[in-house]
Amino acid sequence: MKNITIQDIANEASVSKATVSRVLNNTSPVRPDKREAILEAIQRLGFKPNVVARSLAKGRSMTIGVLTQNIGSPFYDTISQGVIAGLGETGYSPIFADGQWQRGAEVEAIQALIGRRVDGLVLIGGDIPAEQLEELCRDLPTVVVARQLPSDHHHCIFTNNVDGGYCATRHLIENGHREIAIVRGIEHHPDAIDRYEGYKRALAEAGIELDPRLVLPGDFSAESGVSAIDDLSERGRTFTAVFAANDTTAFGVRLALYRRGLRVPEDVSIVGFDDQAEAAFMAPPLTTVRQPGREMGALASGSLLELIDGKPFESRPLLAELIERESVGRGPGA
Amino acid sequence: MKNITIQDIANEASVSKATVSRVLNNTSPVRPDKREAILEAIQRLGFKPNVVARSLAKGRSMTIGVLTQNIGSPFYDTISQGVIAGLGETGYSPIFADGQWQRGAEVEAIQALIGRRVDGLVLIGGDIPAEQLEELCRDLPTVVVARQLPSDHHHCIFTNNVDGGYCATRHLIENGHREIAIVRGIEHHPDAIDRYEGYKRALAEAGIELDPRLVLPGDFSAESGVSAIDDLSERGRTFTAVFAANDTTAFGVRLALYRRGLRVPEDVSIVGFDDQAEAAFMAPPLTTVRQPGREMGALASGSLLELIDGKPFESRPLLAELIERESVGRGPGA
DNA sequence: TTGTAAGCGTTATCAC
DNA sequence: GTGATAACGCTTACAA
Repeated sequence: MKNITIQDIANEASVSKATVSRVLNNTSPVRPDKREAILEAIQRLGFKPNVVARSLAKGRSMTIGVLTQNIGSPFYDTISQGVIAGLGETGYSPIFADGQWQRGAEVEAIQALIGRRVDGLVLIGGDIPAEQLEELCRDLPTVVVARQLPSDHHHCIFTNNVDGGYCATRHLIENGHREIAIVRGIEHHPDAIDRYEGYKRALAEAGIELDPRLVLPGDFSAESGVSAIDDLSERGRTFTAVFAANDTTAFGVRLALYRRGLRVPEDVSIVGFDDQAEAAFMAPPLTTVRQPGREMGALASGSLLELIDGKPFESRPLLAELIERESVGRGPGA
Repeated sequence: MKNITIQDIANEASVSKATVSRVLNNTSPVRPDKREAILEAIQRLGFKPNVVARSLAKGRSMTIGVLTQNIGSPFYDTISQGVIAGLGETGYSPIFADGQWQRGAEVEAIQALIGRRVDGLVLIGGDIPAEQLEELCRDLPTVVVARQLPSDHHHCIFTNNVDGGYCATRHLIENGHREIAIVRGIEHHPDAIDRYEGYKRALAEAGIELDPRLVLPGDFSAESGVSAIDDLSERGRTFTAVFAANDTTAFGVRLALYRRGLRVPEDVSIVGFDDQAEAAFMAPPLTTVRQPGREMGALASGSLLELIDGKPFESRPLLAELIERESVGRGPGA
């Protein structure tokens, strides 16, 4: 059973290919009876236009390239979902390529996407320098999510991480905590750097001196949350609160505390970052800084389509907002 | 800057398009000096073959359609990741469409994928009846993941859920529990049905009578885990263990228990299903039945490529194995 | 309103 | 070995 083409329909309805194409795209009026005949033939033969051929002819593939960092981070997964959802019924389909948080792979992934003649690009996170990106994606509509690029010639959708880190830390301070540990994210990761910056800022503002013993390295994993608490405890540095680089790390922190018989929030308070789905069901529910991943993804694909249509990119800043739940209690200074 | 084509290269190297195509696909020998000239021109002009045109000409799009159920389930996300990873450097790219666990949307999604002339289909979960699937995907290589279809004409990759449910429950029984509650998944969902089946089987085998008051409805959400425990407690039915439909539900169960001051595992034991990333960091770490989502996804895309190459589908059954952690303790009968 | 025919960028089939 | 040239399935001037 070979695929039926526009020609078959044309034959069946005794018209030309061109006319069939016209009703398919209603690009110009067609006499009602012919239109009927064509529609009927399409129905009867179950004709589906070949998107590939159409792409070639129009020079638009109706396809969006999505660069992911395929590492099983719930936050990035949520963004991907938002991107897919945002494309919804638009006729565009997302095609994925994985950057694996490695520059080489990332460049290859982007090139593969471009080779497929995608009409636009959504870059989720990523690591390659702005100039290289610039060159790679020249004159291809591109939106970057969860990453802030210096030049505002790029179209970025992100939340303010320093602000988020600041809010998280200030919340702890306002609750009477002064010995606040932080478990950082991957050292060179911009988000990690920004959240740390916010932490320092809140501390400074409150006149609390930064104690290097309270800043622990991490990598956004739960394991790093565990190690951080273990290190802290073994070194005997006291602390009454922990700001974790993200929720995943917070879970690790919570587990380590549990292991040591420390109660949350009576003995130690925790605040996380992201508000991933599981955060609300930690025991106790995790107070965290919410990043609206799904919205970010949907906004990215939506903006991209507008960009493709020649509309300007509207940069609507997204809020990283503190969600107060139950993992923060009153500290000694309260 | 218009895209450069194979014709430009041909001109540049003073050969015909055909010859350029030959070196591109090394489909037949080409005189070394010409080959050099062509390669050089490609390099110099930065030529990238147009995948769309190639697809049209060859009748293969080098594209795999992936049907997802875009609902933010960590398990399904993991499968998607596995699919992407499994495609890796094969030259195939995955293109996604969302079924939203709704038949209508699912059919449309599959049709959209087919319209794009994908070379094969990976269906993650899904709800439409086998016969309809049959008809929809006729003579298009298809692999179904995380779903077991009756006809073995379909190629399915799944774990044995009744077995998993059985192991989970038996583990609880072996630890001396007899009052074992179950929080079920979505009522008509095959996985939910199977896990429940396993539960009943283990109970029967141990000569424990099924108490309807201990089987609670659920929908795979954490909320349903909370409600289940709340219901159970309010109705005053005693229980010493809970088998949750999946880990997400288990988290809800754990939270509800925490709220009521019940300790895990001293007062109540829990076992989940899936082994999603967060399970190992619940406090205490969750004993659960592991489904290897990433492997399943990778296996799916791998098998699909073999199918496309005309090789037969090898059905390797995947194990749902019990991962013992710390959420199960000795029950009264131990 | 409709048909003819020329692309779109490759691959594939022929001859030479 | 290599170059014309006809597909591939559709869109889109350009005529009619």
